Amino acid sequence: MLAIGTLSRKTGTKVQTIRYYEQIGLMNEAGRTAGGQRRYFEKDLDRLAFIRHSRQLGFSLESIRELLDLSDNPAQSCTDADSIANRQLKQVEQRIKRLQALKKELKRMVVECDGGSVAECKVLEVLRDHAECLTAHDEIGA
Amino acid sequence: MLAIGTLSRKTGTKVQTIRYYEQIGLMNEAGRTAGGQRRYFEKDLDRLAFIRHSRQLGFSLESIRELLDLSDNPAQSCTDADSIANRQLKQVEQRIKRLQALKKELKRMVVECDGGSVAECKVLEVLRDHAECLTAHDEIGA
DNA sequence: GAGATAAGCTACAGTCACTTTAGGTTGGAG
DNA sequence: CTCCAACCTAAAGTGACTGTAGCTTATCTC
Repeated sequence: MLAIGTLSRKTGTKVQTIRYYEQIGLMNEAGRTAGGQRRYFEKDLDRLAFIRHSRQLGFSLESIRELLDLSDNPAQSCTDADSIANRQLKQVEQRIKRLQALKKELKRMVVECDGGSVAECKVLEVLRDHAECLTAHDEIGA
Repeated sequence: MLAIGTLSRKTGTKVQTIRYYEQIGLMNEAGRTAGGQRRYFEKDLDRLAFIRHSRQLGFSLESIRELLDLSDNPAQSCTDADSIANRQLKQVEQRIKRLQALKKELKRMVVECDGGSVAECKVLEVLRDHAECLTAHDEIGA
């Protein structure tokens, strides 16, 4: 039986985050000691590791919920898991594209700044005047 | 004198977002009509455009606040603006790197999935077992 | 001038994925 | 038996908005 702090250490997840996952039903409700402290099995550790790894790959908690559901029914077809991963891949590729456009623009701003006064600062000038953009960016880049 | 909806249309910002910017002190408090509706000058439009463009380049509202302060004092040196932009550039480059690692991993997952049953699904397998990762990813990718 | 209605207003709740804070309780080691 | 690190709950805070409810105003047409 593992205490919550052990799960925390083994998965690099904050204790509060684990409790949060339980709260939103992503982790099963843990068993409790007489004193009310949570105790976990190895399978809970595995589940948490799955969640964290998926988060690190950028999956939303909702997607992870779907993946966990799939994972709990090993007999069915893998198509759904594949399409969730594909969706995620597309998203990541989109983000990379957007960020690369941003990078280009930021680089130009920085390079063109000659360290003079704010009045003739290229950085601020570019920000002031969208028309100066080399690239179209319409969505906020995260 | 421009109504809030005009600013909204001209900058592609939701009306609520403009009011939110006022609330957090990023936009100046607008003048009001007798009936209490906001009315703006051209300079407010410029300021909003600056904010939106900066957001599109991924700057946080806090960074934008700094940039606006700089912009309001044209005499001083441009070094600060430059360093804010540089900081932003570094962040963007970091994110791109992380996302490219994620992309690689997701791609591998998807490619290796042969559409069989969940039991032997590569996608789920990779998620389950972090040790299978080709790449180290430690921070959650946004 | 009356009526319609698009656009405006405030105030507050909701989103996502947590993190932080406050204040109290438990488990295990010495 | 005492100590204190680790646990507990509940609620609020974060960033950057977005959405909703229920009302008021500006403007246009007749």
